[in-house]
Amino acid sequence: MTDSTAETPRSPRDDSAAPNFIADIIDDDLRTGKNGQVLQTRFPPEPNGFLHVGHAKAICLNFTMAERAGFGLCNLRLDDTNPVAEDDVFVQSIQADVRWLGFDWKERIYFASDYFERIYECAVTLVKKGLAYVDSQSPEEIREGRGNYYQVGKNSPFRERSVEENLTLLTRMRAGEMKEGEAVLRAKIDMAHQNMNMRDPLLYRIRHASHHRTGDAWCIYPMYDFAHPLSDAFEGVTHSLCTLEFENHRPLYDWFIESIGGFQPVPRQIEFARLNLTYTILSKRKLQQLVAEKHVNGWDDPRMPTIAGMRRRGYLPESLRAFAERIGVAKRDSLIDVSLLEYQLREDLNAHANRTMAILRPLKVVLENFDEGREEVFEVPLHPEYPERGVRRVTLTRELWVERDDYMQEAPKKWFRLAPGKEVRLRGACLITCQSAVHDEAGNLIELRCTWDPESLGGSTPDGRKVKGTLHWLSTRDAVKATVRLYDRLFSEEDPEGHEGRSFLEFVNP
RNA sequence: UCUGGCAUCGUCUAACGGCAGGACAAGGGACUUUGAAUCCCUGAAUCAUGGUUCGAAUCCAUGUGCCAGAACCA
Repeated sequence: MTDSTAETPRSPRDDSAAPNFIADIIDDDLRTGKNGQVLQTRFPPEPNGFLHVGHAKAICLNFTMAERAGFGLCNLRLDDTNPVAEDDVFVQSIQADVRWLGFDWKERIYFASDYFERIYECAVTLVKKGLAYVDSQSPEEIREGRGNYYQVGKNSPFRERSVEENLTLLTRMRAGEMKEGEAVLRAKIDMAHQNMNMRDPLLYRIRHASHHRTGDAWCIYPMYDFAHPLSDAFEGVTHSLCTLEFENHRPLYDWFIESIGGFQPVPRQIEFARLNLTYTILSKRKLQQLVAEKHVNGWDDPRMPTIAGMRRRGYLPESLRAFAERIGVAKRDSLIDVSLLEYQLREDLNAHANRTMAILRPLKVVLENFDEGREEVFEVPLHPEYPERGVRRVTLTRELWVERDDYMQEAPKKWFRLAPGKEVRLRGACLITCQSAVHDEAGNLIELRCTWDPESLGGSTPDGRKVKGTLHWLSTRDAVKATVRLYDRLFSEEDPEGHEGRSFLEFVNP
């Protein structure tokens, strides 16, 4: 049992950016002076849910890549272009989680919604260049017109509207004179392009919805494909890192930057493989479902793979950062074994956490030769490897709790814990020998009758005999009942080992 | 049937034409007042077939497999 509030023996930021293919690209650009003295990345989540450990990888990557040059920066940008999905509570949680991970965007927190006016101006520019048009087809007609993987699309009947007409219609769209679905603004690219993203993609759709930041100021909202490259360009982003599923969007990203023109530096999109973890759901949609259907107690439920959930569960930010560093960055789809994450956490926790003793499923032990009312106080180091951290005091009394799993009626050969006739060490206290077990009429184990060796104070063996088992224990007198809600919930409904309900109490000494 | 991307130990990842290395996991051992931690050891890989080369995981060709893509989501 551990207490993770102990101070850290490690520097909170001793991990440096490891080489990877993105670092290589950045280093090349730095060397050739492609963007001059500018190295700018950004972490751009949509505020429609809590961040999870997959986002942690992206956060670490963007911030550490920016650190490759002394002048590099990483912005936090909330990609809030879809008012119906987004909410301010997520804006808040995202900031808290990034900060908890140990990254600082300083004053550079931006919102795509702050760019709505500029993005709109870019749309007008495209219309004036004859590169965008208002399409009045229905959503179904647009979908059908797009064709499919094997069939080219066909031009919209509205594709050749005049610049003037498009400008008028776009103005009316913005003014709220049209219903949702009545019209969209599309880029005029190529309906026969092999890349479906290039078949006249949508730039704007009409949403008569209130936005969490802009309220009712707008009723048309830019699509991700349009807003994202522009937001990057506005912020001077040089390296726009995103996950593999946007690979097919890159030609469109570049098309917008080039068609609108005049941006310096020119942002470049680079894709990497998203994090997949064994036994772990990292799909925002599914996590959303767990929350919505109340299978969990909110986004920060300790069972959730969200950063907030992991924080509540006792994860350390440096463990997440070290993990991100350890798994590397590549373009191949991967499925990381969760044991790698757990290893990293154990490593950090082992160093951080002061020790205490706990009993999850108590079994009473009575020391027959230990007088009622007597007490022996022992000092046990808070951490076996860091004696300078000090000691805690534990008191031995006649009646104790030990872990139920630490006793077996019929012990196998290599069983070093309690069994009739077996001797074990109570950590930090003494040696005890199990004399007998007491059962009730139904045959349930009630308590253990043991004897202690007064010569073994502190758990030493004056005669040098070997005792292989060392057990956690608590005095029934001053054990503190500290039922952990998570544990309670995990085990109260399903009990694979058939234990009784009361056995799930947890006791921790002070 | 289309377009794009990716293939190295069980899992991640390194080697950038010159000894296939590391970590996790697994197995074995030592030590231990948490069956923890720590330490040592072992097994374990270049998708396939050709080609270029003194030399190929790396370059070329062909094939195979996997992932992504047809929201007015991001």
